Amino acid sequence: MKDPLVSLPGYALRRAASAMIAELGERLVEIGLRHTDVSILILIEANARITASALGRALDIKRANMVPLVGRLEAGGLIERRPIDGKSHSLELTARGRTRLAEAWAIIEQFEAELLARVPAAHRDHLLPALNALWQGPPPTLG
Amino acid sequence: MKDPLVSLPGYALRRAASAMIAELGERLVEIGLRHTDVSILILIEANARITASALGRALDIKRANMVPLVGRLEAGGLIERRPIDGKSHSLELTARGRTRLAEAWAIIEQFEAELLARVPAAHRDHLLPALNALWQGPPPTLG
DNA sequence: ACAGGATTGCTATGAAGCATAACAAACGTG
DNA sequence: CACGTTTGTTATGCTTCATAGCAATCCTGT
Repeated sequence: MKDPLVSLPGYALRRAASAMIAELGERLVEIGLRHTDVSILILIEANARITASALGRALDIKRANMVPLVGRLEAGGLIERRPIDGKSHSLELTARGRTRLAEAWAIIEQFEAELLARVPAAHRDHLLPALNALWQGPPPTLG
Repeated sequence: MKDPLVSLPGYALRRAASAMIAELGERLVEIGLRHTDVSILILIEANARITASALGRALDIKRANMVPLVGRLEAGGLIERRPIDGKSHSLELTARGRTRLAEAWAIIEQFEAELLARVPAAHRDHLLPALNALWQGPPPTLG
């Protein structure tokens, strides 16, 4: 079948991402987490006393949508919420959360290694900087 | 804020893809299409008399989910269904569909060019082959 | 020719991600 | 201390994607 789509970087980006997310999801389901959960746990570990709102900003997830995500992690005993002041809560990993995150890291590192291994060596080192330029780069109006 | 995520290719892939899809969506909404619609129209144009099931296989969209997609394109007068045999239908662009697709192509080409322009020149040519290797590459069990 | 398995198109349904609007409570600043 | 902002939250809807099941039709091997 003729497929003009494969020469479009945008289409390749979408297919690669959705295939990757699906496969990562399969692996993470074995420790009862979703990829979004893991990104939240990682950011909490790296930033003690962060709030849900700040997490949402970093992950590009709306405040409203953080509620069920944080709620589920708390219900699972992986994180804890402590009041910072009368309004905000700080999120911190519990001992259980730290253990679970270590398991997640093992899966993630294995997964990322396999991901890179699929890319021909000649292109491999260009992938991360190219991808980061796509979403972290200067706003389109500057170009 | 410390962000260990940005050094993970998988995370960068996800963020880049979702930012890209959102932006493309904004542009396509002006001609009343979604990115999935466009990919369907493109494949129909390139493959006369293709069926919805075959389209689904090419685009990695389940048969069941093709129904509303094809239905909406047909309702909008962009494609036509003709019975091939008692079971299958061939999809073809209408004149209106061809016109709309031409508009879509103009948007897509502009968009893809801007996408690539955001990637530093040193990495630019590596992006498409690297991405295609990620999802078209050999099955993981072979490695 | 025909039986069995595969394919097609479809309905129904649920999970997940993401968006908006609205709200009360609390914060921070001029 | 009043006003604009921020936080956490509820409610809601849309889109994407997955599964299960079904009837009709097809293709293939015998």
